[in-house]
Amino acid sequence: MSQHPLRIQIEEIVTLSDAEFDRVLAHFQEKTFKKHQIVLHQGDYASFDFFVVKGLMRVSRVDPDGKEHILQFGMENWWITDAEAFHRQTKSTLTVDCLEDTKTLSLTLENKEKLSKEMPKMQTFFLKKTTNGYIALQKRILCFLSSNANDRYHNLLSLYPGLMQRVPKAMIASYLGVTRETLSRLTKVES
Amino acid sequence: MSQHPLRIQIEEIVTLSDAEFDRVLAHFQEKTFKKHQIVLHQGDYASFDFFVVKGLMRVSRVDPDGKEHILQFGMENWWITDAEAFHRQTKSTLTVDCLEDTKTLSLTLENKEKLSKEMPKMQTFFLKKTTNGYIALQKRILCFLSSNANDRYHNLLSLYPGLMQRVPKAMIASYLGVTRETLSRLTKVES
DNA sequence: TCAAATCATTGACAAATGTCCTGTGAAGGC
DNA sequence: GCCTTCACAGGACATTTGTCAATGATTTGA
Repeated sequence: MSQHPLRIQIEEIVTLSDAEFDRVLAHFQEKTFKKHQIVLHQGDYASFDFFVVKGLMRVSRVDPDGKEHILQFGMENWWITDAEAFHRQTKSTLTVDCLEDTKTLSLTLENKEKLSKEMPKMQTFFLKKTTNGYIALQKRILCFLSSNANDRYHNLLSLYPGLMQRVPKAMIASYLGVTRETLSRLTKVES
Repeated sequence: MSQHPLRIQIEEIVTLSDAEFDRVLAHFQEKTFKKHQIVLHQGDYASFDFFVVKGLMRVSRVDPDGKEHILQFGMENWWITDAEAFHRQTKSTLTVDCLEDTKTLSLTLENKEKLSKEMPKMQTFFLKKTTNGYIALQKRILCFLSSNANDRYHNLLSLYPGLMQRVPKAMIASYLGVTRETLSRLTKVES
């Protein structure tokens, strides 16, 4: 009997009874999106934090020169949104869209805070997840500080081996902060 | 009548009675350090998260080539530690040291969790602070993705105007991920 | 006070990366 | 099935950044 992926993730941090998990789940809305569908437009309010049940999303920004920068990918069991716009209820400076058909559980800020308040366990869960996210971002920054593009690429490879099969190399390059030409040269030298 | 800086910071997020704040404060230890003193050595366990009352600290790593990379500065009212080592109770991969004589309030992980558990307000505070930190790191990453060294420098200038007067330019360069020579050339073109 | 260490700047050159371009398959829409 | 787009590799050249070395100014400490 397989458990719900969200429950599995929560129970890595705190334990829940069946009734408690049902109560948690009631705060989410299921939303599905098509490949290429834009889920959050730059300039709109970020109404939801998305837990990816199935599929692949990304958060990106196009700068004034028209260049696209990918801040984050979100595969199964990842949380994804414009964190600033969501938590501060301001207009988004980022775009969230789908690289594959995607099924999500969506949480409003209101429901997140309600959950946190009514179930301290859930606040503990959110705190732990956010702390882990913070640590991951620190590592990515250290990678920018101390590694060249080649090392960053191999670091990404080992961190998310499945990603390469699911997204074009140009997007990997964008995530790494280099042009696709540069990435192409790096992967060439390998052989 | 001036309030305690920690209380001011907490009360930006949740309100506390005098008794509650006293109870919070009892979980901290006051620690002072001399300029150049190393507070956390690479390889040691990160016993504390430091709230900087007065002074200036930094978190850095020296890579295998001997190059030093600065992950974070910590001025007054900042929290600073090796987040991963602290929260996972593992050996630190980073160094924390003081750029000035520094007075801190130090919190162990045990006390942090105790506070979070016994005072839900404090967990709310920690969650909000961590979320804000997460957002700040995302912005720094976007800066690496979309800005050249010059723009990153000016972004840092506007973000922390006081920092330039307190730390040598070589450290600013290290924080920005460029060599001091490069930074020197960038600031030269200004005039 | 003087010597040593630190800090910033600059030049010459090398290496890494960006930009612009072409060509070639493969994948997707009608 | 055909046509358009997309994905990727690669070349030629420009720009940015790193590396190494030298210099002078400032600060630090005995």
